[in-house]
Amino acid sequence: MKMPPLLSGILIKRIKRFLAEIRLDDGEEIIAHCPNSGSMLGCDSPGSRVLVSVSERPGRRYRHTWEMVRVNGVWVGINTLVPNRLIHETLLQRRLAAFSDYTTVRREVPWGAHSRLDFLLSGGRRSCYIEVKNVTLAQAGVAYFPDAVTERGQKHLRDLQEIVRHGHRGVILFLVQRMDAERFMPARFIDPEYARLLSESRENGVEIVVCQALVTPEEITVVKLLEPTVSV
DNA sequence: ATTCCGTGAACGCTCACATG
DNA sequence: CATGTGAGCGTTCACGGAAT
Repeated sequence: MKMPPLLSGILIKRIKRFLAEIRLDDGEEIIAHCPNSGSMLGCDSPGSRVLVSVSERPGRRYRHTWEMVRVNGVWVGINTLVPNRLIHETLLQRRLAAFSDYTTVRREVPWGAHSRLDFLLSGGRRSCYIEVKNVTLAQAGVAYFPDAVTERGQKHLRDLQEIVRHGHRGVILFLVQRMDAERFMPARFIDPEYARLLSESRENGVEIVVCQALVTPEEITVVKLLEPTVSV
């Protein structure tokens, strides 16, 4: 996935959930939209080098969007809209072997009365529902999800188990937007219930796929799969 | 049949306020 | 005083109805 030209700056402070104060390299201080609703644990330290994109869309309150942060010698993609776009692109390119025999990809597909999953693949042997999660947290070579207790994420795992019970494929796909990790685990120290649900889900047939993306100022690309460690 | 536009849901944290 | 509930934060995207 190609990135638009990005501006470099230093993070002054994440002001609140959707906003960050940044000093661009030309000295201008801006407020940028922060397209990440998570806690961004380890990715929002004041003083970090960051990259922002610039939007010309009329009516937009803040022109700049925070896209990446430099952490531990690598770029980390923090825009939570990226995983959906990137995985969509990767699915269409048939670059993920587990999903290469489907003919149709639909996005934002309703499930039940109150849920929506990111992708539904059809045209293969079994319909396949995929829920994508963005992973920005990593410590000592291990990527972790979630970075905050997530009620909604827990619901998605229950939905996926139900989907499998109905005879479909149910997939939770974690996109790790940083290259300084070799493994993936649920963040039991943050959300033990999520960790429990993830291993229960796998026992009940939900597939866990972990993609790792090379994040550079020019592009974000899925480069490999990581082996998840789900059990205790 | 196609494009345009308004509406609403989603994201998850934080803070104000209400309830016990 | 402790705990719980709800609104609000900015943007994108899908959707449905209206206009072309």
